[in-house]
Parts: sequence; structure tokens; C-alpha cells
Amino acid sequence: MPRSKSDDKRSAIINAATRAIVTQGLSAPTAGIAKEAGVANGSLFTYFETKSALFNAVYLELKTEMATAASHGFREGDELREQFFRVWQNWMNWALSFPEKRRALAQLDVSDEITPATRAAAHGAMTQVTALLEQVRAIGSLQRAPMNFVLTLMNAVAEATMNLIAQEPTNAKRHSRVGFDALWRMMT
Amino acid sequence: MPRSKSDDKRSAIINAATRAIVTQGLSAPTAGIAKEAGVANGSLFTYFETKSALFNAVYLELKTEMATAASHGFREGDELREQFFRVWQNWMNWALSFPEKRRALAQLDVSDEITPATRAAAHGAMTQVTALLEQVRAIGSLQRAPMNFVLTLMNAVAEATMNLIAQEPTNAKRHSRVGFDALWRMMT
Amino acid sequence: MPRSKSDDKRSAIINAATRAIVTQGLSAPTAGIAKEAGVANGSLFTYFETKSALFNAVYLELKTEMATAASHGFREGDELREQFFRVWQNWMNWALSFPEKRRALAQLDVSDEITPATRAAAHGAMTQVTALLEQVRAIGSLQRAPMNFVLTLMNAVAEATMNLIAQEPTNAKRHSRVGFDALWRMMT
Amino acid sequence: MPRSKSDDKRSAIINAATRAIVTQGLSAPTAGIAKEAGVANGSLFTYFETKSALFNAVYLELKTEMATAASHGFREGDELREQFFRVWQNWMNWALSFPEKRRALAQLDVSDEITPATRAAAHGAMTQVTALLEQVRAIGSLQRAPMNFVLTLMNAVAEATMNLIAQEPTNAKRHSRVGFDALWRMMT
DNA sequence: GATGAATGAGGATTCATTCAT
DNA sequence: AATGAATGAATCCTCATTCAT
Repeated sequence: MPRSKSDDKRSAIINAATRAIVTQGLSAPTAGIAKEAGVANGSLFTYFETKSALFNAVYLELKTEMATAASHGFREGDELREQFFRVWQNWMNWALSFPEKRRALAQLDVSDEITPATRAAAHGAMTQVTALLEQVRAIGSLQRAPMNFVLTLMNAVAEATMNLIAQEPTNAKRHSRVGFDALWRMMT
Repeated sequence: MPRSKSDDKRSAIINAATRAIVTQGLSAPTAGIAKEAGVANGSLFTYFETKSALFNAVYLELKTEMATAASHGFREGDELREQFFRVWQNWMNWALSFPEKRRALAQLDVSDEITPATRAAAHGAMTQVTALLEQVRAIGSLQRAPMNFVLTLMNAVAEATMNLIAQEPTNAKRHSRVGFDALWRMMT
Repeated sequence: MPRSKSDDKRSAIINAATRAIVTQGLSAPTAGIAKEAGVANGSLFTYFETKSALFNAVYLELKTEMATAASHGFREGDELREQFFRVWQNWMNWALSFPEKRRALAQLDVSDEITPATRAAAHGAMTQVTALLEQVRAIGSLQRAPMNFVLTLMNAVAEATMNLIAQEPTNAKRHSRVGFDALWRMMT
Repeated sequence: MPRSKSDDKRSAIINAATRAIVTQGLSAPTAGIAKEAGVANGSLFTYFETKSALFNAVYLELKTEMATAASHGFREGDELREQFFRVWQNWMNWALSFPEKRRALAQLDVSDEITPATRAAAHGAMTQVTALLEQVRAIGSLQRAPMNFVLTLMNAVAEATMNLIAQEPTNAKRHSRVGFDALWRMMT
């Protein structure tokens, strides 16, 4: 699936948009994003039809990256809690390593800019994580709660934990643990 | 003695803004809000210096109203879980009764339009709730976690639960219970 | 000729307008002028039909005051140059004593806010000065130049001299003399 | 290689602004200026950052043009009065040929829209004229007066003369002479 | 008459998007 | 494809003036 145009430029624009979202919010002018990406403002629109399309692409990109990071080092055989914790740790690590990406993602998530289609696609990238979560749910107290609800809770606890870590990176490990334990308690 | 600034008009503007935020987001034009409120667009600015000031006022108003609703029927003597659950139920009821207010509040909460001062003031209105949460925390597993973190978690679970309820109001009661139990498990 | 309403308020508004013009130019909001004058913004319009009317009134008032000041101590018998110089000195003194009034007057003079009628009325207040100027002109090199032209020149030299004095009040007397001599040379 | 900013458009805007200033004053809407110039209202701002910047550019342009016109046909060897008179005539001619430019310039000059920097730059364009004036001053009665004062006087006499000419263009030549003689008398 | 809230037209500027080069 | 000028709708806010009290 060769993508015409330049992948580099596409990436540059997405990265610039990520930074812009963090510093200026979703109202960041496309002109600024283009400049930051080192391309002409008009060029931005050869890569993304509209500003909204760009933001959806950013969302998908970041979410996918995050999911990939989270699934890293996944081992089939391990015990469920073990596996889940590993995912959790990967997740927190990613958030710690790329604070801007995380914040941009959070902003996009609550915006109404992201279409259902994009959300679905992003959900697809999370399969691995979702599957795991599904297993956890199946054995715990939230068996009868809708998966969506559980997913939201997990996201919320993760988000809160990330904030904690971002505020006090020194105790990243401990905070991560606290968040995980809370989540686990809630689910089991 | 001229017309004095009318509370009715102020309220009308705040209500109109609330609705506008829900349907159009924070970029809703002030002109539309004014029209919806039945006042001239210029009048909006005699009640609120800027659009931002209006949004802060909306936030404060809604948060205060929510907190008041949550604290309703508070009884000193009751057992902690009982008290906390009552607050929770009040909260969920309010969200069910005023879905628009709830959604507007959520949108404002994640926006960067709300100043720290406003957030502080809003926090002040939540004293009753916060105090209760503090007691719960003190006896549970999150004793050593920062209050802010716990507060965020509570908000998140509440928010998720409200969404669930909003989607399926028929089972409001059950959903409310599920959410509360999850929260309680997490905290204790 | 009893003027109804309060003369005090009228004066207060005119004074406030004078100050406002100096600090903010002719675009100074009427609301600010009213506040500065200690009256309600609506009241301004019971004293002056429109903002433009107010400015015309200010102009007339200031010009009249200036003319009165200039004519002070006029003595019929004196030699022409003597008389003219006395007027000139009075004029410069007034400018030195009321720098704000002078500057407001200058601003109004070049604006197109002042109607011909007002200018005519103001001209009327200058009779004494004009008459004197007329005599000077009659005997000098500008005999055949239109009176209006001569009047403009006199104003211009006066204005320039006032600026000089305003910049360096210490040498007010000398500057005044320099200006007068230049004017006299030009006219004779 | 996209369209590059066109000098024509820039000029068109400046010309339109010049006309607008004459007919409507400095409060002339930018939209009108743009339309008159045959560009979209937004385009005005790709050529000039702000309305104020536009006015400063107009001022600089007109003043420079005027200075250039005045210096035309300058001959080193001629007698001082001769040289000065030639400049004066050029100046009056320019004013007669471009009455709108002259009036716009006069309006801008008295406004507080023009920054000191712009005034300095404009002054730079007048070097030739200023130098001549300096020489005249050096030999006359205003030797000890500050150059600025003398410059103001010259401008004032010129302005008054231009008005006279504008009112009665038939006698342009005679009026020009009258004005010059008056100025010369004042300075020598 | 006095007050100050109410009005709504007006205006500078921004910005997503298009298009000539 | 790349560029950046061109476009013009959209928007917040101001302010002279009116009017209910």
C-alpha cells in the first residue's frame, strides 16, 4: 500500500499538530501547524482534506502508537493479573516518555472532532488490550456491566494515574502501582 | 432609578449558554446565545465581560448546583457508606434530571477556558462532598494517595456512570448502584 | 437667559471631554467622559444631543475662553504693535496655564467634527483679536492676501510657539517673543 | 512558486486608503478600502498587518513622494533663495496636482496613528529639503530657534498656502508666491 | 431630570480553504 | 506535488444612543 506524497511530510504535520494541540488547544490555526511542520500552509491540505481530518489522523496515530506500546512484550502463558499489569506498565511508560502525545490524545478524546469511524478504527488498534480487559472483566465484579463502561473506567483510572505521574515523575513506579491496584480492586 | 440588572436575564443567558455548549460546543457564537436568551447580543456583555467570563460563570453555577443537589438530605449520624451512597444517588439523580447541564459541565471541565480561580471557587462549593470523600479515603486503600487523585477517580467513575445512565435511563437505579459499588471497591 | 438643567453638570462634562480628548483622542467613548464627569452616561445626552454636539460645544467653549483671555487688558490708545503683542502674550499665557485645553482645542480644530456654524460662532468670539489682526494686515505686506489666510498663518505660528513653550516652559518668555517677532516679520 | 505579493495590489490598497481618508477620515472601514482597491477584505491584511500599519505606510509613501517631488530639478550652484523657491514651487505644484494626497497627508500628520518611527523615516526622506531649510535658517533671524520649530513653521505656511491654492487654483502662481514671500520674510 | 441597563449596527481581524503559479 | 497569496465568511466586542424606571 504505497502512499504517494511524502510520508515524512505527513508525519511532520502530525507531529506539529500534536504539539500545537498541547500548547494551543484544538483551535490552533492550521497555518501555524504547517509552519511548525516546515511545509507551506496550502500543503497541509494536500495531506489532509480538512483540519478535522488531520485531527482524526492524529488521534488514530497516537492511539495506535499507544496501543502498540502497551502490547509490547506480551506473553500468552502468563497469569492474567501479570499480563494485565505488564500492559498497564507499558502504558504508563509510554505516557511518561511522550507526555505531549498523551496530552494531545486526551484533548482529542473529549472533543467532538473525532468521528465515530475514527473511534472505531482506534478501538481496533486496541484489540490486544481490549481482549485482556475482557478476560479480567469476565472473572470479576463487573461481569454484568457493559464492556464500554469498563473500558471507560479503565481509561479514566489510567488517565488519572498518568496525571499523577506527570506531576511527580520521581515516584512514577509507585504511582503506577497505586493506580493499577485501584483499578484491579474495582474490577475484581 | 433605571432598570437594574435583572437576575432573570442573567439566568436566561447562563441557561442559553448551557444549551449552546451542549449542541455546538464552546465555539458557540455569543450572538446565538444572546438570541436564545432573548436579549440583544450587546446585552450579553453587560452581564459578562467576555465570553470567557460567561463560561466561567456557567461552570461555577452548574458545579454549585450539582454540589447542592448532591448534599441534599445529608444526615450526620448515618453510617459512612450510607451517607456516601446518598450523596452518590443525589448526584446521579441530578445528572439524570438535567442531562444538558451535566454535559455542559463536563465539556467545560476539560476545556482550558476555566480559570484556576473559578475551579477553586467551584471546589469550595463541593466542601460537603469533599469532606465525605476524605473520610472514606482515610479508612481505605487509598489512604496514601493524594486527595486530588482520589477526587479525580471519583469524578471519573461518576462521569462514566452518568453516561451509562444517560444511555439507558430505564436502568438508572441499577447502573447507579454498579457505579457506586465499583467506586467503593476501589476506595476501600 | 436662564439655562435649565444644571450648569455645573454641563461644565463638568465639557471639562471631562476636554481631558478625554487629550488623552484618548476624539474616539474617546462618551461613557468614559460621563463617568469622568461624575454623571450617568445617559445624562450626557440630556445636555448634548450627540457626541458631535458635545465636541462642538467644547470647541466653542475653549475657543471663547481663549479669545477672552487673549483680549484681557486691552487698551485702545496703545500703539498697534504694543496692542498686538499684549494679545499675543495673553494668548501664550493661557496656553501655558491650560495645556490640556490648548491641546484639545488643537485636536478639535483639525477634525471634521466641528461644523462651519460652530467655527463661525467661534470666530465671532475672536472679534477683538481679529479686528486687531485686520489692522496689522492692513499696513503690512499681506494687505492683499485674504484675511482667512492671514488668520491661518497667525494660528499656525501661535500653535508652533505654544508647542515650543510646552516643551521648554522655563524659557516661555523668550520663546513667546521669538514667535511673535517671526509673526510680525511675516506680516509687516 | 505561487503568486507572489503584488506591488500593484499594495499600491491599489494605499491609493484606496488615501481616497478613503479624504472622504471619510481615519475611521474609514478597512472593508471599504479593500473593496475600493479591488481586493478581498482579508487580503488587505496580508499586505498590512493592521489598519494602523496601513496608515503608517500611506503616510510614509505620501511624504516620500512629496519630498521627492519637492526636490526635483535641484541645482547645487544656484543662489539659496532661488533653490529654496524652486523647492517651494515644486511642493505647491505637487499639492495642486494631487489634492487628495495632500489632504490625506495632512490628516495623518495630525493624527496620533503615526508612530515616531514612521515620522523619523519620513523625516529621512525629506533630507534634501531639510538641508536647504537649515541653510536658510542659519543666515536669518531664526538662527537661534530650534530646527524643529522652524520646520513646523515652514510646514504651517506651506499648508496654509496649499489651502489657498486649493480654494482658488486659478491664482495658484500668485498665491504660491505670496506664501513663499511670507515665509522668507519670517525667516530672514 | 437622572440613571444606567438595553439595544444592535458596525468593524477589525482571523482562519480554513482554494487556486494561480 | 508544492507554494503561499487570495478569499470572504465568521466572530467577539464596542459604543452612541434610547428608554424604562
